[in-house]
Amino acid sequence: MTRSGSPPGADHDHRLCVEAAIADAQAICAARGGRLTALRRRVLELVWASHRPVGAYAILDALDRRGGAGAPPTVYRALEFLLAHGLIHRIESLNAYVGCSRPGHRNAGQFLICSDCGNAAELDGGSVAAAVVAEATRLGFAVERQTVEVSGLCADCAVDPEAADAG
Amino acid sequence: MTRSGSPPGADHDHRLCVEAAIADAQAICAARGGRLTALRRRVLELVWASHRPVGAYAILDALDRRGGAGAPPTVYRALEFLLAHGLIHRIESLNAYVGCSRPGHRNAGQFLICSDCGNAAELDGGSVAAAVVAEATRLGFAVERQTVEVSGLCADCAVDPEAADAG
DNA sequence: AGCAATATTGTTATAATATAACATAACACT
DNA sequence: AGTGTTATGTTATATTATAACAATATTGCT
Repeated sequence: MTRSGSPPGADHDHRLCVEAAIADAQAICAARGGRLTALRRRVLELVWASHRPVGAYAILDALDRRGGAGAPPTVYRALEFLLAHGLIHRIESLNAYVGCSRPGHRNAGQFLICSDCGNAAELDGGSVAAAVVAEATRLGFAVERQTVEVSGLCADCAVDPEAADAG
Repeated sequence: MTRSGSPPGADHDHRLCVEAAIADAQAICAARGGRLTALRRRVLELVWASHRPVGAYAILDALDRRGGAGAPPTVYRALEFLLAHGLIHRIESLNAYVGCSRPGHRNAGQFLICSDCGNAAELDGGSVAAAVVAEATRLGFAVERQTVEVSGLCADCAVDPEAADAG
């Protein structure tokens, strides 16, 4: 299983997954002149700690435990930077944040969120985005941004409802 | 323009629109044994005061002005009831609530939200919902609930960016 | 290196959204 | 009228997010 598509199964090496995300982030920031500071990088790592969306205050707590930062703005500013550079997504329906599995790919931010294990899988989005644009255009609506968040049961949890903690 | 589809234009009689929504709500509650109390009805009217999503605290303020209610739980409980009976939708990306334009139609809650006038138009949703289910199924994901919120410029505002206050 | 300009982070306070927990009131059915 | 259920009132607090300003670090220039 790669970093995109359905949530990771047992064959998923999450350490590699995070390393790849950080490497991507460094490359993207370098290319765009953004500064992936130590703080921002730590926040990115914490967002990538799992494939489950994570709340800003959970990140704050984790930073604290690492002797990190002090107050909410610290985290929110880092999240703002990461969002602006397309390195993470905000899951509106959860008030939480998740790593972008294909940064730089101008994907629309479409997610399958498992109500059992909590993992959020990012869709590649072609057909859904096209359907949205088609409907909107029919009504004279010019699409700027799409938020597609689908909740349900992921393949792993449909098979084994106990396995609620993978990656 | 009817109650569904694109946001209302100049030919839109919003008083009729609200009356129809209330009538629908009464019928639905009667059919399902839900009690559309005075408070819930006032909250529903306030949500329907425009086609723009409205925040819980804005509703609370409006109730207060009418000599209405006291505290947040009053409003949140009414909203919870209205959501449960499919009479309103929650717009996740705005933390706000909007009237359901086709209650009882098991629509998926898909919205075109104008970033200029703020109106939210509910899509009928067939093709978008189908695309979502198709993508999800391909990945073994069983869809329970969809959240589709598209922001952009509605037809009215694309023509006349000044008309930011219709209905 | 020294300095100015800019960007980042720290800090304090507070806004905005939402819920828990328990008390009181209204309703519906016998 | 009595009783169980549902709805509302009330107080307190949790959760998520931002404003405003101070301090520090980084960059680019000379």
